[in-house]
Amino acid sequence: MQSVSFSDLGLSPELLKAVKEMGFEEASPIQASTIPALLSGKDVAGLSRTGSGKTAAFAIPAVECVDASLGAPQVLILCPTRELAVQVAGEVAKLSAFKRGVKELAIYGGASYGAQFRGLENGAQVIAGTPGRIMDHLDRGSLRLDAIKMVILDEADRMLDMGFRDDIATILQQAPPARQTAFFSATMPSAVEQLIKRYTSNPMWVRLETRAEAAPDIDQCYFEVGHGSRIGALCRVLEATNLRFGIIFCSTKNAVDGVTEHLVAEGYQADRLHGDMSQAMRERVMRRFRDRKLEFLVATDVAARGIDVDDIEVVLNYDLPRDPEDYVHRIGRTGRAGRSGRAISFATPREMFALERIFRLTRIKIRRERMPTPAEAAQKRIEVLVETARALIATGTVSKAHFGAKALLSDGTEPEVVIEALLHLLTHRKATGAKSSGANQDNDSRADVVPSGGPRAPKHGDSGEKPRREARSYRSDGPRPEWQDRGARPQREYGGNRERPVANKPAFKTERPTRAPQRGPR
DNA sequence: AAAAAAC
Repeated sequence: MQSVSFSDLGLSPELLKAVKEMGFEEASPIQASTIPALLSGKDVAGLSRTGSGKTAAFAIPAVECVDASLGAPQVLILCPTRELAVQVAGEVAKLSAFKRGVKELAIYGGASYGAQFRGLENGAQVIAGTPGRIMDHLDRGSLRLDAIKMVILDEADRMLDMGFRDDIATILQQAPPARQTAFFSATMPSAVEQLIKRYTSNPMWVRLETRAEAAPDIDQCYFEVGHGSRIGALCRVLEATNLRFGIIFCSTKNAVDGVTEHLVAEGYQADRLHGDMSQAMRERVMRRFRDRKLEFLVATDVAARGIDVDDIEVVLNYDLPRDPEDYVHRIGRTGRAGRSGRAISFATPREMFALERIFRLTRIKIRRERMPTPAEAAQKRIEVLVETARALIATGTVSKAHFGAKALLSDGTEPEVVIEALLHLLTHRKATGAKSSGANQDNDSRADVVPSGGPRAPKHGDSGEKPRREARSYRSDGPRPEWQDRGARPQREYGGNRERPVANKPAFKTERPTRAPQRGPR
């Protein structure tokens, strides 16, 4: 398809202005075909693997079709996760910035009813939400669908996976039959086809090439890891690659908690996202991630679909999803909007079958990479530090440290030795006594301390604590936290490199403290 | 198999 400008799509001046304001010039293929179809009143069935402008493809016609003089829900967008509903509502808000009187509202569980009641009473016309809470509002009578003109189901296959079939049916039955309906789905299992047959009439089919475009510009590789050495492998790769902004996917909530705590203890700005957290916390974390106050978001597959955060450098698969589709969704969080991205996976020998299935689905060879040795990782770290220091010097942002430099040099130590010592300190974060502060605290106060490159600032590193490194006691038989591979035994990691078993790292014990003799009264 | 989703 040749490039299509938004100005050729027949949009109103208000929408066109909003689109321009958002920085869009050319319509993506799915937008170029979906927008005119929806504007002309047709139903749409879209097969689209990942984001690639899909939200705008339905949100633009959604805003266009709203009668701003009528304060009743006119467009309903159903999403599989709460974060997605929030994100879609945000997109609608931007697109309707210049169309006066158009109000959007996100309706989803875990959030207070007050704002949702108010939004509905205020006459919001575009509703983005998750099925449960929408049903709830329908039951309460606070949401009525009789003025609905358009219903959009985003990630329809996922919604069926999650058992929303009956809810979808109930909701669609309450919307006027004359409405428009659009389905978007990453895959087209027969259940979704049935849904489309039943709830659309003569839809226009939009298919995005699933193979080639599955991963437009994502560099994909994997590391083979031994059972139980995932966390060590993850940390080493993070160290050796100088990645600054990414999502780390885990298949279980338990693993998400464990990985988050570990990374926080290592000094990373990391936080977690999964369904056992309060909705308020989920939203706070997402906001901090979007604002780049976090380096790494550790998440279950709740974040695998649709989440659109700008410029995510890397997606790390701490483990491989069992469903190869989920792999494609996960890595689709990076390399968005024409940018390049990276996907790094960790696979145990047992997971190689999953990798094979992913190969078959994507037809993309995922490169195998050798685990960097600790020495290589450390070397890389120093290189990054030196580069970062050069950048700091160039921008002249180091003045606050000046008195410290003077102090260190005042006793006549060679500058080189001083620098060496500082670099050593920085490459041994834990040596400065940084403690896990708990994965889930609100770390806003510290957020700006993170250097934009280089190592993480030790959290309590400036309080003159003495290095604790030598005092560490190593255990080889400690209990393994549940979030690591079950049944794993301490063993050499990474296919036989001579390295110390990661299981011996003391940080593991923060998960499940051993009952050591207590010092003093409790 | 796990995850997600109303109270």
